[in-house]
Amino acid sequence: MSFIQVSEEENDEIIELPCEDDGTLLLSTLSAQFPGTSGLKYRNPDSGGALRGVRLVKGRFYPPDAGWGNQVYICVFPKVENKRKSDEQLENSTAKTKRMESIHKCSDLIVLGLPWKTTEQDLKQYFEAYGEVLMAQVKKDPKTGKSKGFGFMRFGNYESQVRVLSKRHMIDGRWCDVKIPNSKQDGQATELNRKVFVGRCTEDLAADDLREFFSKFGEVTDVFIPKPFRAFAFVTFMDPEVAQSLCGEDHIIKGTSIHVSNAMPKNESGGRHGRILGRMNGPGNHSGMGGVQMRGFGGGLGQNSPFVGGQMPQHGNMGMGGGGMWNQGGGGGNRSANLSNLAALGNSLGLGTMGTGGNQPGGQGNTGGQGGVNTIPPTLSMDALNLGAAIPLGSAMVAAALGQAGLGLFRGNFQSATMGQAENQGIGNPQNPHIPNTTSAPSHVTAGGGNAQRSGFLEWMNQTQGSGDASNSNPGQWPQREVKQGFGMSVSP
DNA sequence: GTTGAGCGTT
Repeated sequence: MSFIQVSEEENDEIIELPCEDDGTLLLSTLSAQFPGTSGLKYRNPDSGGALRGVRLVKGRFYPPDAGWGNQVYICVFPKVENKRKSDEQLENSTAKTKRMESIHKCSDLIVLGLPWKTTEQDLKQYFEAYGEVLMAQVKKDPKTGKSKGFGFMRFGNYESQVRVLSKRHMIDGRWCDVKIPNSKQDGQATELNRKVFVGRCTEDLAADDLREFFSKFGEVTDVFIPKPFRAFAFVTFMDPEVAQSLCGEDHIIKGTSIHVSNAMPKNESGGRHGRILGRMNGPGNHSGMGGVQMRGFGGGLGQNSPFVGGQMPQHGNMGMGGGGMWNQGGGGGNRSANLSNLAALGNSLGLGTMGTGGNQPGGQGNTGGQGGVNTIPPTLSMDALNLGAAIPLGSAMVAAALGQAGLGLFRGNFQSATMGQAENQGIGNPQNPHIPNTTSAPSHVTAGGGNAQRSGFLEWMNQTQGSGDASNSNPGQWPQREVKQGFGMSVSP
């Protein structure tokens, strides 16, 4: 096994990090020793000692053409940090610092899953790699004095807290989760500020791609791509200002134009987007929704639509939050998933109601998020819902729909307006989520105009359905629970 | 002497 010499800053202490078998260095290996690192650079002797960056793709650093060599690689940290440091030094203006303080508030953190043997000293020592630790305690049985397997700790600075919250931790041989305790759930507002909604994602955009791309702007602490794929993602930054600065922007990642906008609170049936949409859909909208992130498609999916509920039940608080684009509770009824989907497709093509009862009253609508979950028979898994079969049928159905609708119908609707988050979230197609962005909804439902972003229908037609599930791999070989991090959120963060 | 999702004897 070969090692690479790395130091945090030039002429700093050197730590040797092991390469993988293929000669790459894992970002995770690097950040284990240098928390918060986003890249690597080195002095290139061939160009008079100019700094060169190291290629980073999907969490792996690739060696320069000449190999890693014996040179020392230097960590690169996101500019936010430097910016913040200089902020702290230069700036004492009250208003801004006050605001920053309110956003950057530390709280006690609970550490779950500690080994029985871990002491408070161990705990403190572990987290000191991330910053000053003001307090660390392991909860013990008062009688026996034995650890209960969890504890609390507190950082002196918020960056450390955010960094620690964003990952799982190997402490004394066990993967542990660090969370904000239930008793102090006040950090949600700040969470929101740090999180952005990334719309118009395509399925080939992996979490790593997003992380890598957005790391350019600042440290990314979390990337969440809802599964099943729904054409959007959430990216959380360490610095809320970075997050906010990106809102409203369009970017191109791997050839895909994505749109960044504000994330919005979850589990609120009256979110701002929702209200707007509610109006847009108009009274009499049979969607029956509270309006959150819904797009009435003018016709319902059945409750059996695979995306009603979907896999949600396994994640307690993952409620669809009304954001389930297929929670179009208005009618539908218990039909086969395929039929429902076909109807949805037809509707999304502007064909009008296709006879799945979309105009029937009924369905209570999923305003709270539990509706979708509860209305689905517990025995119906995704498989039972024939989702797997439904996906390959997608193109066939589109073709069929095309035959009925004619291309003419498409043209107008292809003009996918620049959509706000709500719309992006509301539109979706179970067969293939690319449809929503291209076919969109009937134009009268579409919100304020915008540029046509792309017409990826042919692109979509040619696509194969890969179900690569690169994320969520449990890095540990310990038989512990699966990684659940990141599931605390649902459609909206 | 065991355990493994949770939420803090101040």
